[in-house]
Amino acid sequence: MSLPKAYTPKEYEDEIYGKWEKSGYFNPDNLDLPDDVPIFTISMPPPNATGQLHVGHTLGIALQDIMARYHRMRGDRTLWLPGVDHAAIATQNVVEKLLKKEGTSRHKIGREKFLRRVQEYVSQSKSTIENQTRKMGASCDWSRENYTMSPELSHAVHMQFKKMYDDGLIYRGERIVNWCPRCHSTLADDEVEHVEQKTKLYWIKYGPFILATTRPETKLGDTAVAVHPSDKRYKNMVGKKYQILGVLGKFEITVIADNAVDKNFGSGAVKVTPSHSFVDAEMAKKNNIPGKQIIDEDGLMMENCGKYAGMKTLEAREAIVKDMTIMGLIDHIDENYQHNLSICYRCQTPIEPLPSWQWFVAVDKEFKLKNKDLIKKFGKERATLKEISKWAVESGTIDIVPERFKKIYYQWMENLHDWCISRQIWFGHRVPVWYRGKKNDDEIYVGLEAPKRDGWIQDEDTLDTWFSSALWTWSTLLNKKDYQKYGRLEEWVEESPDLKNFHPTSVMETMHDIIFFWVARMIMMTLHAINQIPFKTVYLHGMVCDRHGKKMSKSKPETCIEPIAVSGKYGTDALRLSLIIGNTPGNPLRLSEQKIVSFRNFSNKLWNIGRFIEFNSEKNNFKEENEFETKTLADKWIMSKFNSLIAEATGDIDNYHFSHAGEKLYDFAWHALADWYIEIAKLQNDQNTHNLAHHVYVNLLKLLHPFTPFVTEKIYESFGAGKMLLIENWPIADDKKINSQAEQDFIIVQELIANIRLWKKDNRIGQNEIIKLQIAGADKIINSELSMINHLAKAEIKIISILAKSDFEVRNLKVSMVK
RNA sequence: GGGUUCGUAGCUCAGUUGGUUAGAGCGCCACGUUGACAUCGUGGAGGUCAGAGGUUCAAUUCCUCUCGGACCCACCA
Repeated sequence: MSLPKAYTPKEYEDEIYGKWEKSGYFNPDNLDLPDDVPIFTISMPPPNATGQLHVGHTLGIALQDIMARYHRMRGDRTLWLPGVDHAAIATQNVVEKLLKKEGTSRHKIGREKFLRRVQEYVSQSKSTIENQTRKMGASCDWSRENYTMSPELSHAVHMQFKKMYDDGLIYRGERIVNWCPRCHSTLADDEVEHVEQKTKLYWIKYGPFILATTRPETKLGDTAVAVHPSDKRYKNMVGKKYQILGVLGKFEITVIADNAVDKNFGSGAVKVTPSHSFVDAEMAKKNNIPGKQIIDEDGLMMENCGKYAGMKTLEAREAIVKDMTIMGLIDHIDENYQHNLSICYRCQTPIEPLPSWQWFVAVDKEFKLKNKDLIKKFGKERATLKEISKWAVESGTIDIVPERFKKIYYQWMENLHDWCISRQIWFGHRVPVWYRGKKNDDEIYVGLEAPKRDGWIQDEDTLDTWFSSALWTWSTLLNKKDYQKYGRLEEWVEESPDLKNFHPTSVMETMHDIIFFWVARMIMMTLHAINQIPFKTVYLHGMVCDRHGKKMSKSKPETCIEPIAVSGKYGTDALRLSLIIGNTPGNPLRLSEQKIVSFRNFSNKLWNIGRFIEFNSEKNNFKEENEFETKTLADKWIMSKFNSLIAEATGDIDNYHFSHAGEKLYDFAWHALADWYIEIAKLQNDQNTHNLAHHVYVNLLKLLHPFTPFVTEKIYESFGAGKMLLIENWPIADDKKINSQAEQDFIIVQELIANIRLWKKDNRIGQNEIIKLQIAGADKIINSELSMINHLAKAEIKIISILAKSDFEVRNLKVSMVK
């Protein structure tokens, strides 16, 4: 089979992927490996079930696929485990939008029907993202695919909830929570984003005080005024109660002293609304001040707000300011006050802090470790989630690449508060808790299934989507068969061979923006659940930006790279290379179509080197190692360069320097093999040279395969290899072939040729015009390479010992040229 | 307020423990199509390595500051 003139990826990629998948080699069980080979595991960060694959996914897939293919070729027992995330809020939002278009809503159709609708939607879009993942060349083991909402994983989620509850690490409590009135749910602290905003700062007359606030409407919920303990202005007032005139008449506040107050801001006195502010709630709690809730879960003013009841908070603010102005309660207003507004990371709606009953994970409460190795390394039998998670990284048990994210991780861990895990949305893992009687009753049952007796009602809430994702590395490896029979996690773990074989996973590769949402939570939860770290190394990639360095957005199609479209146009290999080369961990990458085009050109170059090799190799007689000798300087040079390349590329991949490895391979293929050795092969033009070229090229294909899997596999196939490149052996560098003398000598020849070409150009001599050349010195090298120089520089060479005119130097050579 | 990171050729970026003449890709300019490839080849132009100071025999590289971008955490009403 011979290769057509140009590489047309679109024609081959699906077919190649089909062959890989059909071979079963993505599954390490089918590779018949010796028992003692190293294990390499990557858990794929599950994309959202509703999502379309974007170029950020492609980068992740490319990086993970490089590692997976490399380790597979090294002969490691390699498992790359794929899956999909149910993405609770995100998915529910999408389906709610669909319902809205149809003129209905989740409340109209009810919980059961809504969830069925979500399920239908997910099963459809799930296969979309799976197929897009295939399109990107992911060599993951689809036979082990998981879904965070599968019955098995749900069972694991419930089990872990119960385990944490039994250990006292999960509790229910009334707290101020971040509430998104649009999502109608709580949010975790890190699901809240802050945006700078200009707003009005109202200076209001407040009994004996004048104080500044951005939210006058919360005055209806005030129960205190706080001042700094050392503030002399208010010293005598602390502890006293005052009657304050408000828009609904007089109300009482207590003056409290708290260090959280800044003496220098405003008047140094701050009104305290414990039910609608985190800071205020904390101050109130310390001083035993009650709260008064005035805003409900829809973001509306509550019944206790008199004529403002039912208004949205912003409406109420306007109305109240208007009334206060009439009453003479406004001192003055600063128009352009800059502050940070808290918004929902999903829908950008301003969040409303509210008091609410929720489930929390206690991060500062000790639990008992069971794993003896872990206890030994950690040094204690008891740990809090915070302590042990911090230790895992500090001790080097888990490594983070790039290093600087360790600091970010520590900082986050140190400031961590209890994690609110209950959500008021419908799609997700239902909290496995049942109540008898009213919800707030003392009688609570936490278990894997509903209690048998009557009268129990399940908690309405679902779990934060990251709760299930936090279990991902190990819940996906649990034994799926008869999972329901397991009542205890230890038992289930014990009977799960995959978990024993493949966990802890080797590398977690993901984008740095979810280090807290996901990476940190996996570390915490896995250390508690199974007393293991979830992974040994975390590799964090940065955001893929457009060519202006801005976040890509579908609303800007001119700079937004759509991976599926681009893959069809230039090939997946080109797209992957453009994401890998020039990229460093943790840093943003600017991607443009132009860059992808240049790597499409490289795919084609590689292809055409293949065509040349194919024409000239021993026809239909492919052997793993064609026989050849390393005879000429060029032979020695290319073998030396190539064996260095093997060593360097291998080292780079081992050290997560994927860009370096890719660049070196690109450079070797184009500027060593194609530009020089192939050209020389045309001159030497004997079977030995062609066999040597064949050898170098075939092994280069192996090195390139993790980076550009499709084109390399296709060429390899057409070369008539019986085996897929996918499972070929990774080349090993032969130090004996590394020959620095040959490399130095060859550089002299290269420079000589380049200088002759330049001289011809400077003297307006046609490139194909033959010139006469006299060279003095270094006879040994030159003599043996005469024919090469003659052809590549179009010259007739004489070696002499006297210098003529038009001189220049190449190292220690003296050269003169005449037309 | 605390912290991180970047500033190298027109553009995107390398530069591996400080050491000759600072590199690549793309773009640009000139020339070149005899069967691997025009998705190509050959050659070229282009940088006071953001600025200032310091350490050193030697600084793009280490330290300090300034200017200019990006980001994270915390959050002041």
